[in-house]
Parts: sequence; structure tokens; C-alpha cells
Amino acid sequence: MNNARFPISLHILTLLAREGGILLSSDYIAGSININPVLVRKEISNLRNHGMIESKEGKNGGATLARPAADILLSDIYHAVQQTSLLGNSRNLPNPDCPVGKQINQHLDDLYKDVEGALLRKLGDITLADFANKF
Amino acid sequence: MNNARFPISLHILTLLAREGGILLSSDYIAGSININPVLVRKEISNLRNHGMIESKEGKNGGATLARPAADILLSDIYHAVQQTSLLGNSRNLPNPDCPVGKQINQHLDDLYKDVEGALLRKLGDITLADFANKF
DNA sequence: TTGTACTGTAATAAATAGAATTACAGAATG
DNA sequence: CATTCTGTAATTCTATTTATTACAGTACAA
Repeated sequence: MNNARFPISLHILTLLAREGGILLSSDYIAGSININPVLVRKEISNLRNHGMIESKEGKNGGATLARPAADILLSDIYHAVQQTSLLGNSRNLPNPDCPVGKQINQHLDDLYKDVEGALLRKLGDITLADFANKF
Repeated sequence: MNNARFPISLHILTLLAREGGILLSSDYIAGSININPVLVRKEISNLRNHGMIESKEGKNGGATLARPAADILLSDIYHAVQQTSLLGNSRNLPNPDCPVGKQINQHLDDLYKDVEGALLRKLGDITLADFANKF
């Protein structure tokens, strides 16, 4: 995972978790993370689609948690941002005339599912409340 | 993880595991993976530095496993190629004037160590022999 | 002893992906 | 109705990844 979507989303949610229902603006959040506000709004949009955030448009608008921080698992966040496979894939198709090349993607997929399961069990043990309470 | 070093290394090692000690050239390996041979030689160089591969220069040269496939764990491969953190980090430093921004990197690091531990336990349960025998 | 087939590595270029920026329509508020 | 926000698309900028080129050095075999 090379992009910063997981830590950015976790940062956003941590800020919201610490404000009990107070709306935070994308500009304020972006100032804490030190990234562009448009990126924040994109992540909020994504987290909203996954039911973790509610947001309000217009003056004095902003974002807030859609449900209690104790009901949001870090695995929920992982699912919301996960796009590329955990341990990477080669861009090119391997050689179909090679017995290994022909099958490796299937076996990699199986392996990744297995490994990702272990990761999700760990992330599923931790709630946003657990994380936010560390601060 | 956006780059393909883990699957490439695993592909290389799988090919070698299936040839009992026969030297394979970087061109042959690159043909199976369908990437540039120079990339293969770079990965071989890395895996050699980590004690998993031996290679021989000159005519009829190539690479072979440095130890039995049953003695190479997938976690060894992960360690050999791992460079960026598992779940990503923001490029910019968070705002030190924000109570969350000030501490988040430390808490992220702790979390990542924990999660990576779970991943490594899973990868440490699987040997290269296990993986190569699937083909 | 010399041509050939390799590795090893550096340097560069091309391709791709990530993040920042600009722009602007639309919503809510006072 | 001016202001302050969100939402989103389009574009530009930057960083990362991969491919390519180049070439020195090694080993073998005729």
C-alpha cells in the first residue's frame, strides 16, 4: 500500500471521534493532516458512502461521525480504502506458456486472501474509539 | 504496497524451487514473469544479499536457491522486499499544533507494528516449498 | 586466446500513479 | 443576497515504478 488513504481516513475519523457530533470543515481537517482540502473532501465522500460519516453542505457545514466511534472497526476503514492488493501485483501478465507463469496469479490471489484475513482479524479487534482514546 | 517486488521475488523463487539446483538465467526468468531482465537481476541481487539465492556469473551462469525451499519462509521474502509501511503514510508532516496531528504518527507506527506482526505470523507459517508445490 | 553467453550495476528515459491545485456549481445560513 | 461551506471534475505537478540502454567483468568452450 503506497498511497496514504488509510492513514488519512483514520486521521479524519480520529478528529471526528474526539468531537462529539461537532461538525468539522474540510479546511480544518486538512490543516491537521497537512494535505489539500479537496483530498479530505474526497475521503469524506468515500467514508460517507461506507456509512461512517455524515456531512452537511453550506455555511457552517462539515462532517461528523455517522455512528459511535465504538461501532467503527479499523477493518471497516481498511475495507473502505482498500483498492490495490495487499502485497502487490505485477503489472504485466505472466507468460501463459510457463507452468508457473500460467498459474501464479491464481495462487497469489489465494495467498493474499489468506494473509489479508489475518490482517482483517487484527484490524477488526480495534475500534475507532480505542484508537482515538490514545490521544 | 504498490510495487510488485513481493510477487516478483516469489515468482523467481518459485521457479528456482521447481528446478533442483539447476541454474536459471535472468532472461529465462524474465520471460516467465514478463518483465525486464534487469529488474530480475536486481531482485536476485537483493535475494542473494538476504541469503536466499546463489548466483553464478559468466557463460552458463544463472541463479539457484541458496538453501532448501522448505527452509525459506514467505515472511523471509516479505522482509527482503519490504520498504514502505504496510498501510501507507502521509507524505507531509501533520500539524504539530494539533493534539491529534502531533501524535498520530507515533500511534500509527504502533498500530502498524501490531498489524504487521499478525501478517508476519501468517507468512511465517508458509514455506516456499508449500507454495511451489501448488503448481 | 578468443568469441559467446552470461551477471552485475549504473544511468537514463518512459510510463504510471499520487497529490495538489484550480475552478465552479450548488447548499445552507444569517 | 453575501458568505461560507460541500461536492466534484478537470488539470497540472510531482514522485514512484518500470523499462531500457550501456558496458565492464566473469566463466566457459571451441
